[in-house]
Amino acid sequence: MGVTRKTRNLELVLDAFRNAQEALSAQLLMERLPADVNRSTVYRLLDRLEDDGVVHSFLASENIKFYALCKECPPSVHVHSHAHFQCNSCSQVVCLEQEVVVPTLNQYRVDEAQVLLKGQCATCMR
Amino acid sequence: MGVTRKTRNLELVLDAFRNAQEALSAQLLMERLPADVNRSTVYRLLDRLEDDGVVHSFLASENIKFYALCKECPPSVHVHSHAHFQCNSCSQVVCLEQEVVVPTLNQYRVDEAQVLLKGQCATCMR
DNA sequence: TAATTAATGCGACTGTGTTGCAATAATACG
DNA sequence: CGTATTATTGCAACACAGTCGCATTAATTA
Ligand SMILES: [Mn+2]
Ligand SMILES: [Mn+2]
Ligand SMILES: [Zn+2]
Ligand SMILES: [Zn+2]
Repeated sequence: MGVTRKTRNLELVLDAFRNAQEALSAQLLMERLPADVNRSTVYRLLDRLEDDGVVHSFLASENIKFYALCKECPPSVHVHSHAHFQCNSCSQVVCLEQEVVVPTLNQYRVDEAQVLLKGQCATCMR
Repeated sequence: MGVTRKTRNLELVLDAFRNAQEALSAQLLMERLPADVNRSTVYRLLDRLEDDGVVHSFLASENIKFYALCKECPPSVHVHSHAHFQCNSCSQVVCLEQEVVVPTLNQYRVDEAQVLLKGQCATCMR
């Protein structure tokens, strides 16, 4: 079940995402919130927001889950077929425009393709 | 640093991978080893084998790291540009033949593409 | 304003993986 | 072979991300 009440914590989390250009891990998110926001609450808010399709999540390096606002998907269907990029130097993660073409396989029915591109971002390149 | 000595644990781990059709997480691997093989030892062996390019690793669902024998890459270069498939029902993970084409991006230099396809395997489909 | 119940804070817990250190055992070398 | 060297192991303690039960707080509803 998703979010039903407008609370301070909810607003803080949403603001953090709105002010962020990149995707945020729970850790990064907490660094951008007042220190007194409870850790469990943050995780629960992320879960609820994901349930509601307000944010989507995906895995990046070091087994870390990242979250970002959903911008393009219609609230009804909710498709996340875009790729993500993570910089090997600064670890920053961003959503890409690039839609991923889900390939067809012989032995399997493929429903989803998770693509993480890794390399170097513009800032770290020079 | 990689493996330099031929030990019982090393043989057990290698056998487990050789007998497995799928990729194995540390957890799955340990289930296939005698119960007395130490957990730390397993993780250390996986690290060493990966250093040596005997196995490669990648992340699947639930933030779980999977390992599989390297079959195709020449020991010198060592490229892992193939995709992986994970079944949403039985969670089994396999390496695919499918080479991944690393796309070009404007703002980033892409060095690597990690592709995890998710869906349903043949067994779970019927 | 009072009742309902979603959201929160807290502490304990789980699971995956890591690390320091002393003991063990594989290998090299005479 | 016997010994020295040191990679590997076992253990226990730790780190870290995330989860959960439960009592309390507070947003919403009526
Ligand atoms: Mn995204
Ligand atoms: Mn593979
Ligand atoms: Zn960077
Ligand atoms: Zn399956």
